[in-house]
Amino acid sequence: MAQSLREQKKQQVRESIVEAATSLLKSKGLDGFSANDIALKAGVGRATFFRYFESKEAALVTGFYEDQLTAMVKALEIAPADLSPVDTLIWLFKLLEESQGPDNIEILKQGTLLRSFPSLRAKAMEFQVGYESAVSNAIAHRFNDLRENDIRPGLLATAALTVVRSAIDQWIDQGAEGDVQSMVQDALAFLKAGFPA
Amino acid sequence: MAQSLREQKKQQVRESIVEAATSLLKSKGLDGFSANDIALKAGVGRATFFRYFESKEAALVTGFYEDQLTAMVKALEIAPADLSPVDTLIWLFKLLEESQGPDNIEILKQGTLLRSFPSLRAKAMEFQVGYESAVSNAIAHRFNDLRENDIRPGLLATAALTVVRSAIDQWIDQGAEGDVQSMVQDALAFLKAGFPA
DNA sequence: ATTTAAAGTGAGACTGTGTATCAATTGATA
DNA sequence: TATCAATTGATACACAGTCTCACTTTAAAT
Repeated sequence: MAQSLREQKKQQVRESIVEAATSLLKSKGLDGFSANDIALKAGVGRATFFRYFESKEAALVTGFYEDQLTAMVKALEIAPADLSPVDTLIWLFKLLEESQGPDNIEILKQGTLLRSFPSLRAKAMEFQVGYESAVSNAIAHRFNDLRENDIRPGLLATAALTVVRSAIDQWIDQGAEGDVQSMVQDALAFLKAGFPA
Repeated sequence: MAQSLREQKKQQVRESIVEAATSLLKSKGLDGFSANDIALKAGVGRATFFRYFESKEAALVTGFYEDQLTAMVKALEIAPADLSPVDTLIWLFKLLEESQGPDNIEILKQGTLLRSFPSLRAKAMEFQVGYESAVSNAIAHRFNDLRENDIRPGLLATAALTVVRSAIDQWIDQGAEGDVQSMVQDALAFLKAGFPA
């Protein structure tokens, strides 16, 4: 068997918690329910909820980003070998955007939510760290003359992810009109060009 | 009078709270004291503490960054007019680094602290938003053909601040050896060059 | 100077958070 | 089946953050 029965059950509990949390978010709004309510709806004890997630926010943000992180990692594994570091990231985001089609609704919902609630945004930032190291590792070997403690991969990873996030933020600020995907691509091209005047 | 008596007192209370908080941080460590303890040490009621800061973390991070933000804003006001957007930021960080001398101890202490405690890091991120808009506004007019909802100033501001932070982070990760200031300058030069391979 | 309105404070109550303990249950192993 | 380790729910506890209310202090106006 791929997983022990014990692991399966843990996975089930975890998923039911995330499911209950996102469901309550939609029906009640972020301030309309407590960690207690999530546990109740998921059919577990309150203590058990906190064994899986350290907070209500953690459960929600996990529901948002867990899949996206694994998708990103998988995509990076199949990136063409001859691309430069920057071009690898441009390629990456083009792929990720295409894979989710032209319905920007999900991005909008998530972005708006993160924008409205600082506590969620703070939690999301912790995921950002995971993204950064994943991206950094995936592009490091693409640099010439890579040294022991080379900071370049980390710098580029942070900058690119931040620029993408900023582009989406500004898109939302401007009323979510127009094409996000091209805005993101323009932003990355702007980065590649060294932010010229 | 510059400030009403009422404003003076509020300022005093605020400062005494920040002072008590940072003092307790040094003597007890972040987990060694509560918001209650801060209020007690500052000589105010618990409720009053929460009227000034929403959390223990907020009081601490404010103590760290409030001055730095005003310093940055002031520096940006006297930036040479003929510099390009990117060069303005390079100029800015050179100035800020010089102004605090070669003792990188403060940077190290702050960075290490933020690194150790996610709750502090999350709070610090909220300040980042303030930095970003300040920088963005200060460099916007330096772009050619600036349009209505131009996202370029925001993109560059975010990217530059993030890159600087990442450089300092990696400097700490590597044991805080070597020259931070030149690492930061190299990082910004790397950004200006478009993150080449 | 006295009065009046506004602003700020401290105390206490209340809900929710996150941690620790412990007995009971369930899965893994022999 | 018997045993051991892992997981769970219940309970207790300290702290966080919000709210109300009575009280004090400041600002302003006669």
